[in-house]
Amino acid sequence: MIQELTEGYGHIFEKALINDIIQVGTFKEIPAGHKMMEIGEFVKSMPLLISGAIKVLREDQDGDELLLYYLEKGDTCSMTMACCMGQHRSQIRAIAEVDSKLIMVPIAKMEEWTSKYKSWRNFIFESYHNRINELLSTIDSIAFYQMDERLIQYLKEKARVNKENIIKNTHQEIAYDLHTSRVVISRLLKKLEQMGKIELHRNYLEIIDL
Amino acid sequence: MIQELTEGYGHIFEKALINDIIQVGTFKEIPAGHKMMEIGEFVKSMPLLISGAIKVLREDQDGDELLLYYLEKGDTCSMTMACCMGQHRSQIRAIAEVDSKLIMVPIAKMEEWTSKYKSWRNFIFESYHNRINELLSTIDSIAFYQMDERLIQYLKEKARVNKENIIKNTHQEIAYDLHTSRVVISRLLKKLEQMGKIELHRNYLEIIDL
DNA sequence: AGTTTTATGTAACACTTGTTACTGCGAGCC
DNA sequence: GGCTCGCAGTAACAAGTGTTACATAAAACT
Repeated sequence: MIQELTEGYGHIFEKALINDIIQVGTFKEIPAGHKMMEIGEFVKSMPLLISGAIKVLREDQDGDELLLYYLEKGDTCSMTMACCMGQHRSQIRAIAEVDSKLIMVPIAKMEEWTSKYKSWRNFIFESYHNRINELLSTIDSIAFYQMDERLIQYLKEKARVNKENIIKNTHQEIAYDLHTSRVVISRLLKKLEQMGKIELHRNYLEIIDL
Repeated sequence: MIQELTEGYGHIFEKALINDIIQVGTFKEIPAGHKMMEIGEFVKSMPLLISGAIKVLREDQDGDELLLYYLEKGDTCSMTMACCMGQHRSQIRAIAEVDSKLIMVPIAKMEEWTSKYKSWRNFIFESYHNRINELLSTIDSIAFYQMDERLIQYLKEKARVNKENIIKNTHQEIAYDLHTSRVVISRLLKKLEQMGKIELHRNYLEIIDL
């Protein structure tokens, strides 16, 4: 754990803080697809992401989903912080997008470190800031762009996060993330294929030049 | 200033912190319609809202707007914090919705108080939390609801913030906030009027029963 | 009062997206 | 092989929203 922690966070956290984290943190490996947090749950600990990616989703009353953003190496879940501090419930769902490694830190330490370590404070503030900016991007995407553009953005982002140009999802799964219907996605993907930007296959697609 | 500060924040801030704020803060009265922050600007101080309401907007490349949320009594601008700490530029525009009173605190103190006062830390975290939840509500609204529902939500929220059932805006202004066209708003408002939920007039409308 | 400006009402139409229905294809299973 | 099941392709249509155009009415101005 020491090595992974130092590698990912050594340049931003003070030595003493790193030691504290090692004392109380627990290392975890999460398989792709594993649900890490559900809407309405209370949270007891906070994740520091070492590698992999976590998909963060919002859901409406009917159970329809919408992808908000991905958490990656060096990120933490701001929702967790906000929830724990104020005894609120999670407003989001989190699912491992790929196999991921992370360190779980008990919430109790949060408050302590916030007063003790400047680097921790900065990390938390940066984290909030990043999450807010990602939510703003999500809003831009929904409010200002149409589905064809949103789909392209989605595929690019997904390829970036997964570090490969093959998107292993059915049209239905993509439709869930973008909160639209399978037919709409099939239609738009077909157009992209005809433009030579992607290649379609069963259960996956390949990005050629988006 | 002391009285206003104590009234609005006395129950959450420690005595010593209140005193610190009085030392370095400056009291300001902002007239309705005044632009308080522009996209791309750097920010030097942070507002503590005493009374009134601030409208927070997002803008796309074409200059099209979208209302994100309102800041009210007891709120602060999380963007400000995030921006100042990390030397980022504002991602949003802020305009006084009504005449408002606030205390401006120099950013330099932020960092200091965060380590010094637990109540300040909690305030900042609560503030981030609230803002994130408001962004999530905005996303819900855009992603999961159609324009007729969004319009109703908008009118209700506006009435609440303005503390009156008369909305003093043209259809065009409402259309800007919801990022749609004037014709669409006129159409939907007319329907609401026919349902007896509102009464339409030139330059304003009255909410009867939404 | 007459003119101009601005806000609103409304119709007609286009475009995007969502829905339904049906097709065929491919993979896995018996 | 024959069967089932899930995935993708496609057409036809419905609904919602955006656009253009024009008419009318209220307010503002001269």
